[in-house]
Amino acid sequence: MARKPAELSVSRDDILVAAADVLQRNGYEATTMKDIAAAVNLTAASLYHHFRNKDALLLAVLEAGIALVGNQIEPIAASDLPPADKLRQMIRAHVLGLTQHTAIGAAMVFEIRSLMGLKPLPDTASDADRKAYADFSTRREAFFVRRDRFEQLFRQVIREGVEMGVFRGVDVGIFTKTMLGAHNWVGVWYRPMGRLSGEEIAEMMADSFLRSLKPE
Amino acid sequence: MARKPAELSVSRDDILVAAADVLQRNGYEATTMKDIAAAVNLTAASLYHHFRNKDALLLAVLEAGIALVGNQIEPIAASDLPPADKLRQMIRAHVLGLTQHTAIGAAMVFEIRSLMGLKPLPDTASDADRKAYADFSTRREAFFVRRDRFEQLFRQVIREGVEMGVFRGVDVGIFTKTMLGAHNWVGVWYRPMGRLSGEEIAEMMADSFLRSLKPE
DNA sequence: CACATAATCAAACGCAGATTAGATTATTTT
DNA sequence: AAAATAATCTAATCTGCGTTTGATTATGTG
Repeated sequence: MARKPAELSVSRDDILVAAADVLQRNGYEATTMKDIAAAVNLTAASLYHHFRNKDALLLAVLEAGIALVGNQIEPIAASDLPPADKLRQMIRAHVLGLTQHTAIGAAMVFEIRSLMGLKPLPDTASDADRKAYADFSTRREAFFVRRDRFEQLFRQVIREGVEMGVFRGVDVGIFTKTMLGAHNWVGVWYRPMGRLSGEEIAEMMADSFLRSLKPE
Repeated sequence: MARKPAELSVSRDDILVAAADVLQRNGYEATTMKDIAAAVNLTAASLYHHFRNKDALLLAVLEAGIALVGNQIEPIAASDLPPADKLRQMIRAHVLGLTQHTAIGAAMVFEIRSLMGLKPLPDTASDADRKAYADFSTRREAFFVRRDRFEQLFRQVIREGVEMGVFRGVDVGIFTKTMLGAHNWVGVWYRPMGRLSGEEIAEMMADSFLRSLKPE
């Protein structure tokens, strides 16, 4: 019928949080706009006031995700700590972040593929549509770039440590992928009420990988 | 129009392989029966001669996946090798298997969630439908059981090694999840034509985790 | 050979989901 | 307080997909 009073109206951010949550359970394609809307007590139609379409909503969720982990890791990577300490802190921050925001973590793992298959826009597209499409493509690219940069940060510390001789001579690429795979998986199995806290888990994982890097 | 000559007709297995491939690229929900059919030069309707419905097809892909890795790992786990050797071989077999069958590996990682949300069958279901549904549920359960057993195998070796003092005192649950996360992720990034072979990657990963387990 | 069975296709059904249109009311700005 | 803008709803549109039906032809078997 009408608009709700201000304190009850939902923000873009409310929607993002709720959407991540629904996505975690059902996955992008199986999630309907109605599902997301219901999670914030709106109708599907109302979501289009906040996001251009379903893809834009997904992109926004993923942007929030990469910002979350990126903002944690980047300062550490930029510091002048010795490689071992730096890597330890990066691992802890990454894993801890994923345990604190499992929904977003899961989205980053499972839904990126949904962003990849970019459907071509139809010939009947209006100028406004074309502009929106170009915009979307740009932001999408930027997302992938930032994601690659994120991986580079880990790669970089490891390379440094190897070159300085404080880490053993691992294959940097493989070791990085191994670590990041283990991290990402945390978002899949971690449960907030489980036996161990996020801190404990992060600590153990950091410990495992640093031991693995110790020179003979 | 008609049936094709025998040598050109597709088998259930052909469909499974093709389906895993399409699934890897698009994910279950985004994959249409038409997509899968096209991959084996059939029409969507023809697939229903081989599989009751889309869910059954997914389940069949996942069953093939768990059989693939299970059949490799189980004999090793059942052998009486000392823990360190046993674990090394298990890791190598698992990782190597995933590099050799990336499509199935990816399905095991990404599509299991699609199996979880089991929609209730409508009240209008025929007896045949009900039987099929019960059948499906049973097989689905069996799949999950076998998958859990698979994880237990890794957990078991690690526990043994810790108890015997040949591994350091890690938290068995966390270490297992860490390892399996790293393994699963291989199916995401591995490319057959890449810099390193599956064997080399498997070897390096096994080495990393075994080093990490070395007692002080 | 005749009959059953296996494998395929074209066409159509039904439905669910993304998106749009248009109306209505709250809030903010001028 | 009038005008602009923001947030929401209901109702409709449109498209695509899973699935069913029924016909058609190949293959195997008695």
